[in-house]
Amino acid sequence: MSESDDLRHGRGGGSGDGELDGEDPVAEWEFGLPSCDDLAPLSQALIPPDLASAFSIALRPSRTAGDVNRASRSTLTGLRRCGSTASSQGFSTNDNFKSFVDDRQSMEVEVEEEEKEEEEEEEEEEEEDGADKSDSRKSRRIETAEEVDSTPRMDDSQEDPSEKTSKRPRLVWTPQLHKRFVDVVAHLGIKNAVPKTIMQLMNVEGLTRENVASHLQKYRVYLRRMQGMSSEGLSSSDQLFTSTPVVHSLNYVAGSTGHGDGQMPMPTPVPYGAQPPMMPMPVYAMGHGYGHMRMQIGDLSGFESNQYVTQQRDWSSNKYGSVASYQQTASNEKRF
DNA sequence: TTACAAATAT
DNA sequence: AATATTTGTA
Repeated sequence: MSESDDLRHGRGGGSGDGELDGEDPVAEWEFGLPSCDDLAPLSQALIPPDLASAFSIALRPSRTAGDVNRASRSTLTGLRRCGSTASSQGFSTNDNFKSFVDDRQSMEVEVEEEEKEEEEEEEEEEEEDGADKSDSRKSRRIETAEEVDSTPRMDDSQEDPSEKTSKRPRLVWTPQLHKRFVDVVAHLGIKNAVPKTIMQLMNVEGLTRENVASHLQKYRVYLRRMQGMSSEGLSSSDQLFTSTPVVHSLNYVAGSTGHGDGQMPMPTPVPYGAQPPMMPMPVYAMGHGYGHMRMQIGDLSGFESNQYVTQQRDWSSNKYGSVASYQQTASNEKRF
């Protein structure tokens, strides 16, 4: 079956030769539209500074025309290939998810290079001093096999005899990606947190439903563990008297060198069902033990109202080995 | 037939 | 361990 025949467009336009019959429809379209001078400058803030401050709204610095152009360009290139995905598929899901949807930014997916050779040994820590080649890694991003074919790089990787046989590289769930995942899952009730929906809301190019399903499975296992953990050793009656409402908001404090024998795979819990007051989700780091390569994803700073987000990690300049401790959430329990 | 979740497989 | 793929259901 065809998993995705979509996402396949010829070229992004450009050479639109001869189809028109000497007409000039463009002029017609433009008739009546406001001229550039009639429009408010894009750099102008929509909310007066004083009003903004009164409501504690963080005002982003106004953009310059250059910024706008750049953003516009990147948007277009992003849309060029996946002309659909979440953006054009109206969500029937009733939610006030606008902050997610409209604050999205093109995020690309990181991928593992290859698995040609299995390496058995794991490197503990490798520090590379001297010149940093932070982002010169050999990872590639998956571009829906389309970008790929437009740039035939069938070097040594693997032949794609029919270009259709190309298998996607393994997806790497970077902290950024995971954060997005958790944010989405948290904002959907558990009822709605199903692969497809999650995938759509994450709006990450190239991310498949299978990718999400797999991650979700793991994530659920993780949540289940956490739940069990809090009640372990206590009889049900004991739990009734537990002073701390054994909620499953979690604090994650990673031991640095010690490699906590226990496992703390996904330190990014977040109980479901954020309610109105909607506290910020403590969405954070991954406790991976990668001795591998990794890098950043396109930007992605605030998925939701940045306002609450007090901590933000600068992963690009972070050492992978050490994990920091993170805050917790104060939100309510899950709601069914 | 699709999408999900769980079970396997790599 | 982390992802992918298969399998069984709804």
